[in-house]
Amino acid sequence: MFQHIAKQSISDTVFDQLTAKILDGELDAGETLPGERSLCELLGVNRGAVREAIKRLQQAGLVDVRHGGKTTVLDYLDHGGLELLPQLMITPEGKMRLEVARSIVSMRQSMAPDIAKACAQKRKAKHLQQMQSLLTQMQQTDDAKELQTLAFAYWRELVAGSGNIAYRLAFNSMQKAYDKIWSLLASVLEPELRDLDNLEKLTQAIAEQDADQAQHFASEYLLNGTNAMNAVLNAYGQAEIK
Amino acid sequence: MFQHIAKQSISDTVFDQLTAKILDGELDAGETLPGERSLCELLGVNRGAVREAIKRLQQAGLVDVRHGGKTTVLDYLDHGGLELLPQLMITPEGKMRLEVARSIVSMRQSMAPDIAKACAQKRKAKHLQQMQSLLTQMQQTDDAKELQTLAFAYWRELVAGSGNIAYRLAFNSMQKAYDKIWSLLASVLEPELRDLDNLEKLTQAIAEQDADQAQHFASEYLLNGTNAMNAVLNAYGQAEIK
DNA sequence: ATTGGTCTTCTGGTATGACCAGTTGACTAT
DNA sequence: ATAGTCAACTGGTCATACCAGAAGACCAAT
Repeated sequence: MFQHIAKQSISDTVFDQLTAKILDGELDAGETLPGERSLCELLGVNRGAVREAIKRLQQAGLVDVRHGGKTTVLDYLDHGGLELLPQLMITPEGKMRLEVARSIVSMRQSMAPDIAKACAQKRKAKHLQQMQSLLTQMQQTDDAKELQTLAFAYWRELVAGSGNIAYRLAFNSMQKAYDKIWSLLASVLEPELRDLDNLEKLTQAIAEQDADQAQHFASEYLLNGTNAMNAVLNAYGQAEIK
Repeated sequence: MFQHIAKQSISDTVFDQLTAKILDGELDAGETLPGERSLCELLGVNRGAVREAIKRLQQAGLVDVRHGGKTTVLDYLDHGGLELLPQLMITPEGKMRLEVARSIVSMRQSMAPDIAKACAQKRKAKHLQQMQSLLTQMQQTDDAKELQTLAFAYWRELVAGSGNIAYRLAFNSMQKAYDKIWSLLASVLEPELRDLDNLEKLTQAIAEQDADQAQHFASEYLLNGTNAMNAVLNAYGQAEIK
């Protein structure tokens, strides 16, 4: 499969650079940003690019900008939204932040069973069929990366089947974070990806509209990955991404 | 208490308008946006303002913009992050979207007990003290709105105490959504806000590092609001915000 | 009939330079 | 000590060029 090449515009670069400095603590909460005109000069770009970047920082809850005053850095832990996860996942030096990965794995383990429960209660035929089809495809492949692609598609359907829009949006945010460590995940999560037994039971439970069983098997299935990931995280310091 | 007046710049207005059109379905996924130059003319603003707005739409996962090609609308259910919640909460006409409110309430009920559990396991003195202090303040007031303010602060500390950064960011996103219906919430959640009994037990459980009890009482406490909210949501159609 | 160039004309991306509009703080008159 | 004033910041808006990728029409060559 081919996918569109993502090009980076100048304002994107400025945004990434500033975001990294803030999330990395190089720019601490309370500090003020250089003026837009100064930044232009420092970065060698025009003011429009800087403004586009700062507007995005503002939207991300990273800075507080006020007309006439200076732009100050906010504490992202108090003001940032879940969409920061992807950028938090990797340090500017390309290492993975352990506590971020741990947080996500833990959140996943906590939310997904409840989502599966909701999905089973609704039991929308449309999503159920997709899930069954994806499960079948998973049973017919042996490649870890392909399994992972299918697994993500499976969970996307399951989340959609829960009918809960907040879950869907949170899932999107989390997937963007996962994407940052895609290949690392494919190997670490392998025991989970190959536990098609529990995935089948989960699918079955949803088909039978058995909410409690769905919740149970979802939890069982995910525990594979949760444990594997925690083992890896405990074993390594800041892991290099491959 | 006074808080800074939020002024709306032109690009903010453009962003809000386009976002509303997309979330409301007026601009459907797959459709293309008018060119930047056309939009300038249509809206009677400068191109820079339009560009800042579109950059933000892009960041929010609402559009796909590519150099040389047209900007197309994406399906926010597949690409939007949790930070869309605040804008989804209210329709352009100022009504509350029931399914969004329901989704958030359900997500809260599912996540918070696990967060409380994690918080109890860590039992960070710093956050625990804050929580105890806030609880005391809550016990000394009778005003619903002030109770709500304190309750939010309490949960903010609890989430911080869980040591899970993903939870914190998700909490921030959800609070921004809550803020949109702040006054409505203060009345609907009143039974929860006044159930200081369970909140005290929760605090106690955390102090005693009793994770399971913390999880239990958090769930009990939140059920007040969950049930109240569901009752209201079932009773009304699209509620007016007051 | 298909493939691959090429040219025109769309689209978004970048760059200037000017000016408007709040904020801040130093200075001044009271 | 207070309140007014003003100059010098800051971000916000604007108009106008021009650069660069994409898309489609067109036209060869195969």
